[in-house]
Amino acid sequence: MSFALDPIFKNSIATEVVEITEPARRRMSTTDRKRQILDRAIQYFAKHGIDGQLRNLTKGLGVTHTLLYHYFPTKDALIKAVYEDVFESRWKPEWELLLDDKNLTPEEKLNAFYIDYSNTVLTYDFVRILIFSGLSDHSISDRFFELLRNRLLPRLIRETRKHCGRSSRSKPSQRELEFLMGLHGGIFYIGMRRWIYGQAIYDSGNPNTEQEIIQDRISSYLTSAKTLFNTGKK
Amino acid sequence: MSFALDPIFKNSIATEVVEITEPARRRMSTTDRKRQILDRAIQYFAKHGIDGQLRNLTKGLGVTHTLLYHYFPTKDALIKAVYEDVFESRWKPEWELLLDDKNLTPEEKLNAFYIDYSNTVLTYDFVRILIFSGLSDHSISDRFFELLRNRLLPRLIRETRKHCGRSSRSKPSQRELEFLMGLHGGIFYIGMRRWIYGQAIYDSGNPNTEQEIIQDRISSYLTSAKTLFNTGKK
DNA sequence: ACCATTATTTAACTTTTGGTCAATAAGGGC
DNA sequence: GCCCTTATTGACCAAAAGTTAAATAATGGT
Repeated sequence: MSFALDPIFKNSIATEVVEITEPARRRMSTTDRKRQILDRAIQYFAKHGIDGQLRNLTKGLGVTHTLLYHYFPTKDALIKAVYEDVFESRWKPEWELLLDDKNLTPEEKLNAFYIDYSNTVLTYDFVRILIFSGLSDHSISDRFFELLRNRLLPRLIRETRKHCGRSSRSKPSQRELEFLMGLHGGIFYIGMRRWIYGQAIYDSGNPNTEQEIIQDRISSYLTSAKTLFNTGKK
Repeated sequence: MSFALDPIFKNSIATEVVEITEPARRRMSTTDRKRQILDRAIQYFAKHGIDGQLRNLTKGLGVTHTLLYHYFPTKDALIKAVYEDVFESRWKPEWELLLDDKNLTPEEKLNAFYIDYSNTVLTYDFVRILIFSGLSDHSISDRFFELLRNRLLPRLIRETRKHCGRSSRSKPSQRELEFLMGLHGGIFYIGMRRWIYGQAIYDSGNPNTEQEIIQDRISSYLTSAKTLFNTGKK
């Protein structure tokens, strides 16, 4: 009577020769499983958008979709958790410190910042989730832009002005901000091309090439800022 | 016995005091209705993404969702039609003529081109549908970038070189192309901010301001190209 | 004024999908 | 080695959403 199929055998029948190598790894610790699910969800939603189906999301995990509800009360809660996690994990407070560093020239700062920024932010997960969020409820994108607007842009403008030999007392003008956004958007567009449009740009992943590209643009930005914003003044 | 409710009255009951003013406008001509549905679908999918529901899409049309199937065999077919239409209607062959015009300076050409380009392409419908397409099947975005790559970029590089007093014989280098993409991406980013992230940038819709912004960037681009790509040569 | 055509609707079917719940069993503590 | 906790599953539900087919009724042509 004790002849019940053992779990592994049962599994291999149910899934029809798929993933035979899969170990019977049931009963993971709560925190581990939750983390695993969250990571998977980030990956999955980044690829398929938040309209992706839970059953498919868990399929790759070798777990039933109902297990999600043991860790997240609802799909929205899971999505929110994804947003939180992806958002939290990407914004680096060090960026502000870097831009405030007294020992670097404006150009050095901008170079260092944008290289690290692009390495951190211009990833598959982040770019796509940021845009999915923008397309739907703005929940992530709003928060990200708020940080950008309050923490980064003022510093970048300040450094730009410093490079031009101008004082930073006055409020940034629309024109200055927009000129900066030209640089910023151009850099973000690298991520768009790569992760949204699926274009293989230059030796994908060659950090040197990407670094040079960014440096070209920053150098151009700073030089032009001088002639654009110093005219007639000072 | 001939006491059946007339259509208008029946309708006003069914929809519960909603849209009472709606005329009984049944039986439109095939081409008109198809056009109307397509326009609506563009609007609707641009807003809600291609996962939007057909029942809601037709709601604004005062028509049952099943009517769609009289004009489009399946939802995918409708989406494909939307893609086609939005794509066809936006690409202007004149752009190539403009960039080939012998009577304009490179700077004049770039200015004129990017101003018209941004007015044509950086609209709610187009930007969002382009990105929805990019996020899913790439069907539009691939074709759009192909045109960009084959028709526009070579001309833009040629004009850039002309501005720098360089010959256009050699193939564009990666570095040149990427520098151009910085400009291009920065301009597309204007549309992203406006239609994806929902940011009100400057006096929204003030064409002068936007024109100035673009001109600043182009002027910067061209000037920097000189110093960036003429070094050591000539 | 009728009639044939066909645009449009109504009703229904099917599949998908988020969500529930009771049953099962893994694994740590004793 | 037993038991208790709880991670995990399987069966199921209900609503949503794509799709179909038959019925209805505008409209244009005669």
